[in-house]
Amino acid sequence: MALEIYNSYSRRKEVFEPINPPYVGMYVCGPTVSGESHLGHARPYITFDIVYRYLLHLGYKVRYVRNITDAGHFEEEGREAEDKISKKALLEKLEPMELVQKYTNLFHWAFRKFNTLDPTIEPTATGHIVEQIAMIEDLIAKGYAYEVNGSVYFDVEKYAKGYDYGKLSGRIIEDLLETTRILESQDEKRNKADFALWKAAPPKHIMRWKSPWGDGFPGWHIECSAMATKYLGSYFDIHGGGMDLMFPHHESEIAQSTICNAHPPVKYWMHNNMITINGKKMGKSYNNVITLTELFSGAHPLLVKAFSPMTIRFFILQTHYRSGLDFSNDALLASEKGLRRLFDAYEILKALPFIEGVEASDKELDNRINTQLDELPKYIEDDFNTAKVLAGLFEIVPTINSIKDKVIASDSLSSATINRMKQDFHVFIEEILGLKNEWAVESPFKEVMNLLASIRKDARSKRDFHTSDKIRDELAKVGIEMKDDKDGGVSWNLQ
RNA sequence: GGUGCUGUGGCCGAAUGGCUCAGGCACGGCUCUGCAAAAGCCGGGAUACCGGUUCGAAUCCGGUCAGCACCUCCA
Repeated sequence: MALEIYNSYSRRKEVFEPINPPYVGMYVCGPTVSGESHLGHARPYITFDIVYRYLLHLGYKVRYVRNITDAGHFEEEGREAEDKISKKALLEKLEPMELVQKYTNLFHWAFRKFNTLDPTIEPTATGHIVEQIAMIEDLIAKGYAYEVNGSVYFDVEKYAKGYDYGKLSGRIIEDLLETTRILESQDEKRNKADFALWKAAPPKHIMRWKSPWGDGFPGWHIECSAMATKYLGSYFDIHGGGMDLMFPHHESEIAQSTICNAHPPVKYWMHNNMITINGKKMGKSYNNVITLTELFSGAHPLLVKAFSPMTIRFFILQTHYRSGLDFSNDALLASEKGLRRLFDAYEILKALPFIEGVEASDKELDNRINTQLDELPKYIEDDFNTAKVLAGLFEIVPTINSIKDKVIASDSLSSATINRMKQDFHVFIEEILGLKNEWAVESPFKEVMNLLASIRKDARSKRDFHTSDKIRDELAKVGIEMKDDKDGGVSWNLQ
């Protein structure tokens, strides 16, 4: 059994073999912090959190680099080059760095709630201007970039003569170059397919840096190449991002790094699919964005209620990362209930008493559970099929509940199997899938609730239903549910 | 227009040639129960359409229809 990753570059699954075991270098394109993160952004960072977590689980020493894009990009062709961030800053009357800080903080806040692990390095574009300039100088020196009016462009046509520009994204270079002649006239670029490495800043542009070509700011693609090279070297294991970044962003990264480092930069390219809403990709240009703060609070016309970070994480993990995923209230509602069911069973499992030396009285069931547990690693190793992992866990849930309800004898399963279930559930639910119980409660609230449960239990045994129902009904009003268990006990949980 | 992807039950979604097509949610029946909730058991019902390859296809091939993504900032 070995981890297999779907490599977007070769378009097939490949066995994962690190370049320099036990080290693994992984670069993931991070957020542009010119605005608030939305539901769509949750997908890549949760997807690659799973990748990171699983690699750690396998014992690799992973350097996980995820950038913050805090310098602006360009607007569309034909318009004056403009820094998105400075434009918004004028509107909000904030310093550019103040704005960037605000959204960076918000991003961190949201993804802590999603329980994603922090990257080991989170470099900013503005903090690596020097490295980017150095890389551009190198590209010019090697003859693959040219300067025009203080801006520098990458010469795609020249690159394409010796290398396969377009392989990653399935582009045909002739098509890219052909459209050139039509639109070229007043453009600085030699070919439309060329992309900017450095842009001269117009006088009003707030974010600007000195460079050999005058004041300006870096192009978008160069930041990732420069930072990935700096922290992961000229050839590293995994590069991830949304599939909308394949072209031109990742294609251009490959071109830049290949020339500078004399080697293609990445062994395994991974791309997650999009989250859609009513079938359309969520994005600013579509005007269908639900931000994460709106999602968590329910404050959006499209939302019937607030959805918790774990519900969204679970929702995303129920689908394979390369499949499309469509948002709907019904789907989120279903995820919310499913997640609850999984955690209820997990809590029951954790609370099962461990008795040493029990032989399984139901060998068939015992074998079946072990077989099901054996499947879990196979699922995750199959290109991170979290949907199958969750399905596999759910298949064991009825057995756990049945043991609790004494529908199945407590000695049906051997001590070893019970132990293994506890261990595997912990590893898969918490360590690998990164799910956590949002309903967990702390002392002394927990003790108070246990006391109330005990009072209800006593009242019921005396058939004092007035008291017992009063406790249950009043608690229900404040969102706490009390349930009578089969064994005569009373349990409770937060709604 | 170019390139690529997708179309699975009421909803969300696994599974790419072969035991009955996972799992979650919803729904129906039953059990348990002071009532309730939960839980357990059982159940129905899907591979867009047409044709082909094959002993056998959701899965491979061709066509039709529908939808999406990228080609411009985009997770």
